[in-house]
Amino acid sequence: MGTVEPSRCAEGSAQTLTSAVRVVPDVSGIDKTFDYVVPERFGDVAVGSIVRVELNGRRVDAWVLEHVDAEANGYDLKAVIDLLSAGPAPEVVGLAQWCSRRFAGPLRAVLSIASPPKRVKSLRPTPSAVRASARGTLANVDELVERGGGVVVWPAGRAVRPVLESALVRGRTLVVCPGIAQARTIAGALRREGLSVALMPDDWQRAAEGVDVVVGARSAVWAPCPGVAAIVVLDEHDERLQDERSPTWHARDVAIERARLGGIPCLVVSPVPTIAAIHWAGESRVVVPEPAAGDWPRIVVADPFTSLGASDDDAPRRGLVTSELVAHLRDTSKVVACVLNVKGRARLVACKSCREIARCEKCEAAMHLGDMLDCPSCGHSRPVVCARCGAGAMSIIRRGVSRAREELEAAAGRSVTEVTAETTGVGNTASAVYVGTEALLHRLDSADVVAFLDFDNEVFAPTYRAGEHAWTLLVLASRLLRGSRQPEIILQVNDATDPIVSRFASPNPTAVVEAEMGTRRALGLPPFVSFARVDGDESTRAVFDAAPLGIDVAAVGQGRWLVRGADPSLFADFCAELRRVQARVYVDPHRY
DNA sequence: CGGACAAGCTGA
DNA sequence: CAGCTTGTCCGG
Repeated sequence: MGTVEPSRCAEGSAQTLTSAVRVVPDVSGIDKTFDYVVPERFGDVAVGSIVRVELNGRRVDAWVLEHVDAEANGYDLKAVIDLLSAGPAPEVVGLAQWCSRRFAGPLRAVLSIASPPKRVKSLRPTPSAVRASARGTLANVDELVERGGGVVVWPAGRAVRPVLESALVRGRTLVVCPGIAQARTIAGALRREGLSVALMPDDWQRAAEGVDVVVGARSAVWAPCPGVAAIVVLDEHDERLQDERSPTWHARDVAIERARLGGIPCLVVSPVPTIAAIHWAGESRVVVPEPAAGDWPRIVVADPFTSLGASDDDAPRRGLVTSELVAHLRDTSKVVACVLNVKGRARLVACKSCREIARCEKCEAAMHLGDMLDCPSCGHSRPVVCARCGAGAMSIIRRGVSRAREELEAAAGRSVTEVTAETTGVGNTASAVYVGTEALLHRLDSADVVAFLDFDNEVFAPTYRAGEHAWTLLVLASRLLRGSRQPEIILQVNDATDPIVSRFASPNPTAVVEAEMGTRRALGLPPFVSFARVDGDESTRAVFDAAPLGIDVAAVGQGRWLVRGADPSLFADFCAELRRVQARVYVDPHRY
């Protein structure tokens, strides 16, 4: 036998003598861990707890990541000053570490989202109530849950409650919604059924102590939920499930990973699931219910070459108001919502006589037309005069919402209200005509007709998720139309016979997915490769110059790059390297 | 992040 | 060479 080391001979005393923790400070800019000894008076400090420590002469909050052996690492450690609050459970801390790597952002930011909004001194665990029924009302969704979860293609017009039931019968359920309003509605409904519900983020402590259902917007995916038995993500197509700041985590991906780590089922629900979700689930784990009347409103694809649109110049071009739309505009009993994703009045104008595009003489950007010609990028303005021939008349090549309002008013013979993201207080009481950007779909309470004035612009927008986004607009529109007796969606397009566009006329998400999957695979786009936008400087450029094989880089403008990689692990390592030189990394960004 | 400290620039 | 700015490093 060798010599017995004194510090390790008795388990109990060894622990009390050397108790230390590794923490990550709540200080932006520091993405490192530090070790501190834990004074005996604090007892066992749980992983995830929030403590007070001294760092470089400052007192800062920090999260406990793990317990370490203070003597083994030979440092002269400072002591933890105070134990402030309970924090994310150990498994959520692990999930946060996964997220920080997967989405290439600071761990601190993720732990902050996963922490209680107010300090929580102590927790009184509540046992989970056993529910009598072991089955939900939907056999195929029950079966999906049995197999670890998957995607439920649930029509926009149907109540989602029966889908939730298949998760609820399992036990404690975590429900993630895109918006807090939706979460509040679900929380209220479930409470009326007698279930105990924690609405995040306010009910953090109740969630940690144990309730039947924890529900909230995207950050709820980080909620405490001891013994969680199932996770449900609702309206998975909605972009609000993703954080725009780094790390650009997506609640669907975090939910899937949390369920995987916990060995529990995850249900991803949407009328129009994303390619990413279906790719995760695989063909065999996608449930599509029998179609029923009322799942979708009537959808009409209208071709503006047959339009009655009034044109104020002699150049042949597409009208803005199709005959299909004009009939509704003139029917004063109807609320008509017109969507055009271009703000301002005229976003692209050309000289009427020489056809020269109006550009800023300082920065070359295409100018907008108002009372003057205004440059959107440098703010320069000049009178409405062609820089080449001096003519004073411009024709509008791309109309914005303000211009559309004028044309719609002329066609409708009644007043048209303009709504943008900045507009406040939309009444929506009387029958009326509205025009606005996508924000209009969020502002109005109800409508009889939703018309997309330039649907091509949505479908063929230059981002790889444009197709998916167009589907989400249809979902928003159909929910706006729910109260109408004759709901109708009009899609104004350049070419109604285009097969890509005509798919939108009869929503069948799985058919669309097949085509889109093929495209993404062929072009090397997510989810088949990892993808990120990177903002950085010269030192970032140096990292790119030394990029390993399997990492594909494209420079897009000053200090901005796009990076792709087929191997997720290699990709994550490379992103971590970029972050070491202060680059901002946006993984799977919604916009880029 | 924010403090410490080193290296560069300026003015008499 | 004091007095100031700018940059880089580091924290347990």
